[in-house]
Amino acid sequence: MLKLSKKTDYGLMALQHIAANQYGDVARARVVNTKEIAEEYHIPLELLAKVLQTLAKSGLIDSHNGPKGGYLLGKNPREITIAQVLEILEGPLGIMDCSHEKEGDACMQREHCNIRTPLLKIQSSIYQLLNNMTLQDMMGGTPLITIQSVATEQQGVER
Amino acid sequence: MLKLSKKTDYGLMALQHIAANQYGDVARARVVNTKEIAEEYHIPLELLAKVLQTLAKSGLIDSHNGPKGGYLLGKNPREITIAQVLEILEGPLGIMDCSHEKEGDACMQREHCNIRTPLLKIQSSIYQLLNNMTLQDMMGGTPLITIQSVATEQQGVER
DNA sequence: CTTTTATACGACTCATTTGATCGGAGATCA
DNA sequence: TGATCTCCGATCAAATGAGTCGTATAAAAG
Repeated sequence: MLKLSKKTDYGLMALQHIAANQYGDVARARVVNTKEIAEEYHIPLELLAKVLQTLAKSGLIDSHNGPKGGYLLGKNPREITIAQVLEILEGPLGIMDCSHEKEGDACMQREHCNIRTPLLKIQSSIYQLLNNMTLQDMMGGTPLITIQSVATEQQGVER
Repeated sequence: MLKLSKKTDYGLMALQHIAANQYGDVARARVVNTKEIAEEYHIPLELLAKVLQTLAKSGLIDSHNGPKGGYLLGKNPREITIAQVLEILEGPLGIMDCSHEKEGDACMQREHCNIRTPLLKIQSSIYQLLNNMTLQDMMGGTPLITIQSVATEQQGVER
């Protein structure tokens, strides 16, 4: 079914959310934390945390520790592609096992394999597809989101 | 990693093999059985059998019972697409859980989901890609499709 | 400087999917 | 008719992914 994992789903949602708060309205740019995202999208907190940590380690986002901490984008949304996120969270893209095989460790079927070449072409096309859509594209016409519960209590403390 | 399952791998190999023996050299067209394919490509016999059964039930291939039995293509190789095989063996294509959701049973994230629309576009493109490559293409020297990017339309709209 | 609050990090458990296997039923050819 | 070969359905085991728990570390507030 070619389904992408929850990690990727959550990661993309989080990135979109962070980007929207950071670039959506420059006047109100702010740091968002894990808890806020988890509650907004009903994602298990600890799992989301793990995803964000992975993204932070890769440099896609920057983490800020302590109270008032959270995450900010490490790159311009225009430079972050879906393919990047996918590879960071799920490993290198490959529609078959032998996608990234070296010449030596081939699979059993390799010698008579009749589908490798055409499938590699498809894989290449899919990659190209994912690599052409950026976080910026995903933000598109998205209006700035209002966060009722969390925002109100933070707004009070903010200034 | 968007990897497709062994079932699909095996299924595609088998279909290619059947097609090659049936249409490759018309003078020597012949029925091939499960065992032959399994040995040729080093695939577990019983697993391959199950895959072929599924394909047969869907009408993609015709099964012939008894001694000298085996499988023949039920359609012209030109009419069999990778997308078909994939959907038969792995279920409907969908890169996210909410791909085929009805309006009612939405996921928790749905109400505030910010990535559904762009991902649906990508999914559509992938489907188109898989649906444009036929078994015929995989057999012969027929060159492949080129793919148009989903993001193009959105890339134009730079803020 | 101490306390409080938030993120960072690693190890672990549980569930789902996938891969693989077994025994039986039906059909064909000698 | 009978023996063989095939398809067929149900079942079992392994691998992957989803989600959880507990502790450590860092920064802000008092």
